[in-house]
Amino acid sequence: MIRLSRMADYGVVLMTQLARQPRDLTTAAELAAATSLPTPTVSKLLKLLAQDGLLTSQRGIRGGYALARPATAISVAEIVHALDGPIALTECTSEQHTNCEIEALCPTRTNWRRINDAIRAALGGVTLAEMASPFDTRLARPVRAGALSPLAAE
Amino acid sequence: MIRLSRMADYGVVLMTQLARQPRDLTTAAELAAATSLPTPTVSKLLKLLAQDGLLTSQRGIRGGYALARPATAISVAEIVHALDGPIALTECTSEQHTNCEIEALCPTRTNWRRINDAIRAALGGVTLAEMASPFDTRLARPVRAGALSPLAAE
DNA sequence: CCATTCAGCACTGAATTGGTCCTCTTTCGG
DNA sequence: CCGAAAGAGGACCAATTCAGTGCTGAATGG
Repeated sequence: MIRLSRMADYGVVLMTQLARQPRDLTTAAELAAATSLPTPTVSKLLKLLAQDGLLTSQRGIRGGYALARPATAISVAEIVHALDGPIALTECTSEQHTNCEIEALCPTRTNWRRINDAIRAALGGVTLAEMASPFDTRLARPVRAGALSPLAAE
Repeated sequence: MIRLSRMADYGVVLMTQLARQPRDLTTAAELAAATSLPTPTVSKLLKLLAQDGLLTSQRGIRGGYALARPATAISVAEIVHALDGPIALTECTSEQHTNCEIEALCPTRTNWRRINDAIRAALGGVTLAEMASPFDTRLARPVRAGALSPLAAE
């Protein structure tokens, strides 16, 4: 189903929560409570997000997490990337493996790359601020995929 | 990594192969040989694709599979849909479950839907014929995601 | 100096997925 | 009319991956 991993999904929820209540610092426990997500998992996710520079962390008794940048400057793609690694639909699209066994019959790669890029663009074009807004503030700027035929992709 | 399931990947490879050598009928065994994919798996995939109306099948001693439609009239989205089910990035986006526990804090849904649609469009806009062409025939009509900011989505 | 909170592991349990196998039905050729 | 070749449709097994948990250690502030 082209599913996003649950981790990435949770990550967006957590980030969204932080964007909506921009206190100085929020602890992992508070976020877990606010989102009804298990605390250890939340902790793990926040750590990863902090490692990737999307959050800043403060240790110690008055510690917690905060967005490293304004919500308008963080894209959904970055969150997904931090938690799920590079966005690559197929093996082929992730660089470095040129050793695709059936590469000979796979001139398809170029085309996969293009699809891949479209998806990256779709994810990269949505900011955290937009995700956090109660209802979409972007009616005037819909996310669509260029001049593509509107094929039924249900 | 937002991975496509391997099944869907294989499916595109198989369909591409069929599109490239449009004989009347090709057996599962022949396709398996041509793609270096395990025969039982190929068989299974072809069955699924046939069920979804993307392939026609002919039983019996002179049987085999063939594209149900011209390659220009089959989109990658359809292949993915046949093998992986509906394209839905998150639980929320797949219709029917309105019972998302944390729905209250999830006005995010509208935005997910939009991202989702962009991805569907990206997949729906590429035809099998285009995937099968040795090198891309569509330089003049690149698949891009609208006027989105070209955020680094590596 | 102690409580709190993040950092960084390693580990485990389980769900999904990928893959195989077996049996039945259809079709054609001898 | 019979047998071989193909697909149809299951059931089933194996294994990778993923989600989740639990330690221990380090920082911070009162």
